[in-house]
Amino acid sequence: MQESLTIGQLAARSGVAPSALRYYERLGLIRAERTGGNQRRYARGELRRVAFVRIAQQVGISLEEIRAALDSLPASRTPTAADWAKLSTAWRARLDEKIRLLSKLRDDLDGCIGCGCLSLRRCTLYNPEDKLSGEGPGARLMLPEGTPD
Amino acid sequence: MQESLTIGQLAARSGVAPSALRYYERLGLIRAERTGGNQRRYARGELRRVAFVRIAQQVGISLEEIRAALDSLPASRTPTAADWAKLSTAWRARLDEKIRLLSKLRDDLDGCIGCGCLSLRRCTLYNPEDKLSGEGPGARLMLPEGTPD
DNA sequence: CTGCAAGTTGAAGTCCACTTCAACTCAAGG
DNA sequence: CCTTGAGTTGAAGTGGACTTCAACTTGCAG
Repeated sequence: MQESLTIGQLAARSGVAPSALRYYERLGLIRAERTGGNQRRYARGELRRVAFVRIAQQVGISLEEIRAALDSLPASRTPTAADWAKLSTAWRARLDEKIRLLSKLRDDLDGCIGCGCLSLRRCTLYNPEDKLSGEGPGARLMLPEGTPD
Repeated sequence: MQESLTIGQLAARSGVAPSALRYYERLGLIRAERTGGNQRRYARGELRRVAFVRIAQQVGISLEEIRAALDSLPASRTPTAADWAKLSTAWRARLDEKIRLLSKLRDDLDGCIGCGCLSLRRCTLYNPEDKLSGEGPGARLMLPEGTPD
């Protein structure tokens, strides 16, 4: 069994184009050794990083944020369980928030709205306790206090 | 109480910049009446559409896909509960899939990986039953069958 | 040893989701 | 009326995430 992968192999296994992998490397998301002839060789652990990047990206997290998260992993050695756990703790809140938002969108669509409750004022989507604050520059309450619907 | 909103008012209430609202209109995501002097006036229902757009967008759904979904709502009348419910049904699967992906990312981070199980081969993230197929051009299994980790 | 698929680089191009700009008009209070 | 803040347009600019291209080099099967 090989212990390192060419860019083509990593691309095939991760489902990410070689050009994207080179781009990720420029951004510092993944790393590669070089052969004598200057070709990239990836340690098997990079597969895990690529998977992490793609999944995080698919749910709307920017590459810059992902990079910041991955930077918490040690560069000098293969990350241990404890390293990944630390990253996990840091991301727990934001993942929980995204999951909450998604579940709400889904449930409101076929629950609140689907059930005939058309006054969004009373729906969870607009409820003050569910403020969208924090995420992004434009995020604020959809309906200010005291606004009728 | 006013029954229509200016672009500035809709912007303030939705947390979306006026320039973005005009852009959304060009893409057919929202609609506006015009005053005699050619200014936009939004029906209150547009607030709901803007909220829908922003939430869907925040979880990684493109404006084009959102437009397609909103197109299933009637243009000629204010959408009823049944209209929104239909949209809901159409999106149920994709929302469920996103939620599953997110939950997995979170749980794997502080469960599987956090527990010391470093062989991702055995982790849900890489498990064949969880193929990433369908979503996007590059999506395929992270590790092909028979690949050791 | 050779042929050719696969790899390398930097620069330029593309698509999306907006924002900014310039030049102009509208709406409403004093 | 007149001023001023809010709104209008089309065109151009921005930033993120890549892809494509051209010109060149490597690595391995035959």
